[in-house]
Amino acid sequence: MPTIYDVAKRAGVSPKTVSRAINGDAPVAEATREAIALAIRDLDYVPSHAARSMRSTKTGLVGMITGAVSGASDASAPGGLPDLLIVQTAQSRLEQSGKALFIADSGGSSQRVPELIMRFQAHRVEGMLFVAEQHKRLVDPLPWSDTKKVLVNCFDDEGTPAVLPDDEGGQFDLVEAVLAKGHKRIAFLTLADGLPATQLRMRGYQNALTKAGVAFDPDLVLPADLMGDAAEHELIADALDKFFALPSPPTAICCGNDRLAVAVYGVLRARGITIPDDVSVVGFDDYRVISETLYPKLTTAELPYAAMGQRAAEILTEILEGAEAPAEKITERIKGRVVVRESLVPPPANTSTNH
Amino acid sequence: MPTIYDVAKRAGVSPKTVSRAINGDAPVAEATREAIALAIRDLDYVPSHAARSMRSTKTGLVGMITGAVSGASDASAPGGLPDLLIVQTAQSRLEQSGKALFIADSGGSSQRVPELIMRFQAHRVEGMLFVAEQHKRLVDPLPWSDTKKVLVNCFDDEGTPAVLPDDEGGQFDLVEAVLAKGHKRIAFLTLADGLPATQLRMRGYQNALTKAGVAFDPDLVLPADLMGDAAEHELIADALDKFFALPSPPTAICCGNDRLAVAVYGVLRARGITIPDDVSVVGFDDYRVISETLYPKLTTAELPYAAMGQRAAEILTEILEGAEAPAEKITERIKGRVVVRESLVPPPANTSTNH
DNA sequence: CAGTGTCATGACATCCATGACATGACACTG
DNA sequence: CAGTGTCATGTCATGGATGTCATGACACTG
Repeated sequence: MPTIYDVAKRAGVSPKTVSRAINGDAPVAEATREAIALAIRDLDYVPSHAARSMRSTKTGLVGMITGAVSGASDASAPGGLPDLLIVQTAQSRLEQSGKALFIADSGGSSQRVPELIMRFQAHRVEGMLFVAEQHKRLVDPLPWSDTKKVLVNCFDDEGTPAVLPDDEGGQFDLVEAVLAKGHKRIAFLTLADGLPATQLRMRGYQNALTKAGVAFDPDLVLPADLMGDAAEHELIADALDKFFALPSPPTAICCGNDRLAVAVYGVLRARGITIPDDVSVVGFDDYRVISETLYPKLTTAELPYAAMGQRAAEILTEILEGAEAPAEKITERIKGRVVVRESLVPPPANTSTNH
Repeated sequence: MPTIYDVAKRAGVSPKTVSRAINGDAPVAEATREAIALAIRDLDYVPSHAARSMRSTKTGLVGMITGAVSGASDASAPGGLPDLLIVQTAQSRLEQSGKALFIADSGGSSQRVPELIMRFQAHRVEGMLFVAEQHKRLVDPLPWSDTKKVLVNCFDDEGTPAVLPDDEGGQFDLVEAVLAKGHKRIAFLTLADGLPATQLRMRGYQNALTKAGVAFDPDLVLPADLMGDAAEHELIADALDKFFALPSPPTAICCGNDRLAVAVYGVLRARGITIPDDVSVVGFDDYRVISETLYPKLTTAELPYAAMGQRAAEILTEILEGAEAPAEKITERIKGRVVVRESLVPPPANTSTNH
């Protein structure tokens, strides 16, 4: 690999002049510039980032750690991969600011995190992004607290800047969209207990009802999520049967996420209940492989991973560029769009349909 | 950030001794070693990778480019993200060899690839991984042909080492599993034309039939994939209706991928056909969010992204460690497992069931 | 034309870690 | 005890790019 000296020799100038031509930090005569450009092309010269960053202390590097950052669940949850979207959009945004992105995966083990951080430190990363595979609260504070960092899809109690999905707002908007179609009896199949998303989405659901003046009916809320466990399908089937056994059954069903919606579609069809004619169904996440493939296509609230990745990169960039994290909005919630598709229509005329 | 000099001063030794203590490339007295270790901990010293790699020309860096590498389809295909698994497993394998992974996404534009490569070159990566989001042939040869690289999920005509899914073998095994249950009439809903996977899976299907002595019936093969286009559902419904209108309808249906299987489940249920009692259904990809969520759970052939990422990293490591790419098996095909789940059972006793 | 400013460029030190080489302190051999 | 080997450590130069300072060549001002 040629060095700046090789280029200098070939162009008949000093290395420093080549440096100037490349970085444009001082005037270089047109003729000289061209000679240098030619030499660079001839030699396939690419400046060494290592040498460069040794002098400038600015490395232009950012590290990203994916995987379970918390010690809570150290198993790689099936199907719960943090969407590549976060990585992609963060990388793309960082690139705009001339930063390169390193990634490392903790493989689900929080013990490995300090080691990964060390590795990043060795590369003198300017900042770091921690990405959890699922909205969660970090239990152990992250080591190396002096490094500038932004949490994505997770938060801690130390006030580290974090970018989170607005589960509550998303669910609120979604339920509002359901209400807007005229539904009054809206069931809710909730996610597993203990997840922040579970509580937040529930609150969004309730708030939307309240705002619309629709009474909250606890009979319309049942748990359905066993994280893919075998018994899950039965649980959902039971829940749906209970709903439809009610004196006033629901005309719309909110599923905690799109995955649950798949199961709901299956059960309803097996019961001879047609979506959306008999009952509307909505999900959450906009997991497009599901939401666009189900028939009818699923109405759902987007889990805005793309926007989150981008925003996290943006915040990190701001922090790196000097603006100390503005204390006011340390935690930023990103609200996803409501994507209305075929599975949501007005309730059937005869609302008291009993199956 | 402290330097090796700071550590040396604090431990009362020369920088070189610190270096030796860290790298273990020469004997260091026990007492000295401890003093150094203490100083390192006190100062939170982490050796600078930049300075280190300047001397040794070994950077320990590997770059990965994801996204559409070919110029063929420059739109970010919905739902067609290369699974994060490839990235994760590759990174994890590289880490074992002490390599760090840089990633960059072409964002679907092949024009951006040279620029990304330049960026990697600046970091003096030792090798690169190109990951396509979908099994494909690269049309433009990659620039910088001197860099050591491995292609993942794609291949070119230059004999660049590549790691591919064994679509043919996977489909073969899957169909064999179906045949083993006693099915003779096995329909096949194919993927979009022109994809390597489409042809290969078809060949696997045919070979398995041939080996079992089951005649290939063109009436049992219909296209079903419009890449998520709106008309897809209808196409699939029509195809299924045609199948069941045959004098001897299929007792099992192979779907080109798991996504199609979702649609098939929907249509069949709407027709009152029960899976797997009336007909068995199998997919391809083992997209677990789908295959484990559908009811009944989907039998499918794994698209071995995890193994591919790991294997690619392994091959790259081998190449980097000197072993010139063994000319014989430049292209490696990884076969995924067949995952038998509830959707596959023996055919119904009365095979001539007509719906 | 001397004096001053601007422009283009070069010389040199420097960033941090390490390879090559050297050295002081011992221990051992004959 | 001179000679040799081993061990632990130090000195110095180096890698590639760049910040700092210096300088030669002009152009312009009065």
